[in-house]
Amino acid sequence: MEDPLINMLASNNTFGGLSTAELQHVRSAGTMRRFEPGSFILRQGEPADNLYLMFCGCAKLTHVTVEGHQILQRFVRPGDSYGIAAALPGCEFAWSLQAIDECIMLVWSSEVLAELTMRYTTIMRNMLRISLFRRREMNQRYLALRTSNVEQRLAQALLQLCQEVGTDTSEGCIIDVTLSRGDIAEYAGASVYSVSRTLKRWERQGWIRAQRERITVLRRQSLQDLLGVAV
Amino acid sequence: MEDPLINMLASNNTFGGLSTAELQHVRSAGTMRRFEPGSFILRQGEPADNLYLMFCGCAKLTHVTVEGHQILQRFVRPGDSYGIAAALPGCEFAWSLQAIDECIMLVWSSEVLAELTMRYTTIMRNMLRISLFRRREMNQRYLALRTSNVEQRLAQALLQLCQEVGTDTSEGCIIDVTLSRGDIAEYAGASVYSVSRTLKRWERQGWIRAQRERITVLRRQSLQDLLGVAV
DNA sequence: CGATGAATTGACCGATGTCAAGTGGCGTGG
DNA sequence: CCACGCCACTTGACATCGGTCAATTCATCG
Repeated sequence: MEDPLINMLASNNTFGGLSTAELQHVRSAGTMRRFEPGSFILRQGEPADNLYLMFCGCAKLTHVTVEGHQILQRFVRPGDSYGIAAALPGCEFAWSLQAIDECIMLVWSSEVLAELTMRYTTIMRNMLRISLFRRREMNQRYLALRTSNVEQRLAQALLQLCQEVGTDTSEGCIIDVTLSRGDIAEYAGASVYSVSRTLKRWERQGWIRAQRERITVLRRQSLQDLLGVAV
Repeated sequence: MEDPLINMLASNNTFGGLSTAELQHVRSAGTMRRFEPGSFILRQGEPADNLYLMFCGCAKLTHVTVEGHQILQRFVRPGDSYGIAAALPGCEFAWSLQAIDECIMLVWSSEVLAELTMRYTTIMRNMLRISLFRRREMNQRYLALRTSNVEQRLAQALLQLCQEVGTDTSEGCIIDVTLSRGDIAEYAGASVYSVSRTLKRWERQGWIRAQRERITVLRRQSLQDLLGVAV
């Protein structure tokens, strides 16, 4: 099985569990689309009419509140999908997806998706699993906001970023995405100023290197320790 | 169609959309169970091996964090169901469900549920819808914690409680469940003391009546106004 | 080399949690 | 039936985290 897309679908959490023949059908039912860096692939509030699978590139999933707060939810990277809501009629996207670099995505319209889910019930099951997982993730974030302080939330945020978009080197883990302090603040649930102060302190301790819009985590363990034994 | 259970299933968000014959099958596949007031119907961390539908009674859905914080998520009342995770193998319950009064519930084991979802794909679709809805709800709570103050969150909490478990009278809306200040605090994301102070202030203003473990909202509109125009 | 926007830093303050000391209502047992 | 004690609740004093504002420094790009 040489086709990288089929491989990707096979290991994708939405389409995992289907046979190769079925995956080929799924693949042919979707269309490839390309998005410019910085462009919005989809915006919150729009009707959820497509399911998207990232083939290559990286995008960020954000939400803007009525007060103007921007919340960075997570990154969508090769193999990740977004748009489960498209499987249900009448849904809207709750988040916006913005391309960071150039993105190539495989896209299924909700009509096509309806056929696919009808034919392959595994897809529906997978989607339910994903949704439950995300709910717990969201719940974790809520709890973190209630029970942890800024320092802990920031440590957790950096560790998550390492996992999601990090590149390990001999020195440490480079968070390989341009992220302003403001972005990080939104991600961790804090103000720019608190983030700046905390990062600076960690840098003085040699735990991280903090550059302009780029961070390298040198000592993951030290950050891990901040979270407390129970996490 | 006189059977109250079938009626309940028909309007339930998990089984809605099935034909009467199908509902009868669904119903006969489940078993009725009774739970004592105060007893735990299920506990967080247990394998999710059952789906529960409340027939009569009321239960509360809570989560205890590693730090010992208790989070009140919501109430489960007649017609509500809990345990979507039982439709997927290997899941655990993330919340505990505790009976407030005596509860009569219709219960389906995960094996039976697997058959039902296989046969009636609508159920799977419904579950996905529910899960997405809950996710957004969770997201709303997260945002409230980040952008609103204690007073606003408390107002929102009371209004939600009115909707969920309130009984309207000529005076106002009685929140018809014994809820300590501590419970309310956990629900709104605040300390007991802040809750006590705020409630007392509202009582002096004549917006509510605050008794021991019982609250009556006299002026919903005043609370509503606190939330700001944008909500 | 200047302009621009990111990042830092210090001073300040306010919302809210914590602690400690009451107060009051309700149930129980003598 | 009364008194005691328990527990929910209240209230005041206080501490503090972390947000806001303002001023400054720094890096990057044209």
